[in-house]
Amino acid sequence: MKPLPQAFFRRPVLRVAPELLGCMLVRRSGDATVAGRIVEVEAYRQDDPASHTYAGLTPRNEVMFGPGGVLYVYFTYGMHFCANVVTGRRGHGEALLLRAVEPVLGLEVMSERRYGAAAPATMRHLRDLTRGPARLCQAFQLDKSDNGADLRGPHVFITRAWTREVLRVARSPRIGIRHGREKRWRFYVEGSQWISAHPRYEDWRS
DNA sequence: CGACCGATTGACT
DNA sequence: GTCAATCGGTCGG
Repeated sequence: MKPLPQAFFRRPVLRVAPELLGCMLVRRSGDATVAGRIVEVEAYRQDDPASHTYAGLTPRNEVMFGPGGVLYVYFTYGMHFCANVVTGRRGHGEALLLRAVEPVLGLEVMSERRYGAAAPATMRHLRDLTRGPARLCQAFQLDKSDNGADLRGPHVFITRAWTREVLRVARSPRIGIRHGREKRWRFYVEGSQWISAHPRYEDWRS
């Protein structure tokens, strides 16, 4: 499968968001390859108080202000990484937070990274492999060294969906933010068992 | 420099 | 449901 072209990402973030759902995130690190189908993203934009780019350019958010088609990875809560797909044109400061994928390839590698080699493969562990932005980063071994990584590969890339299935895209408020709750900029695959949020958000249909 | 806090998670009542 | 862990980014003095 060919990686999505740069032009796909270099469009307004709210246009890219629903189209990214169903696409495959592929990660090669060491001699392992893992992959998952993207089922939940959140949009962040410079004119948006919830965005890291709201207050302008800083060393941390520099990658978000560059052109789309790269990864923006940041460190938070003293222990977690979160990964974003940068969108739009240079200077716009926007990105899509990868909140959940459906694990497709390399589930044993993901499990070892998340729980260790000795951990039992319970249903709970399976469900939590990639459910949430920091869990996803751990399973895909994404960290600060991947900040700015080119999404055409080879370390990480995104391909079009592997199925012709028609997805229903739902929207809701974003999770875990203080400001901007009125915006429905969380996009997810309706009915997916792999999304991160609580049931109370399920009613925000698009 | 010191202080505050976070696009989260896991453990626990 | 509640709450602590843990530390880099950011900003004010």
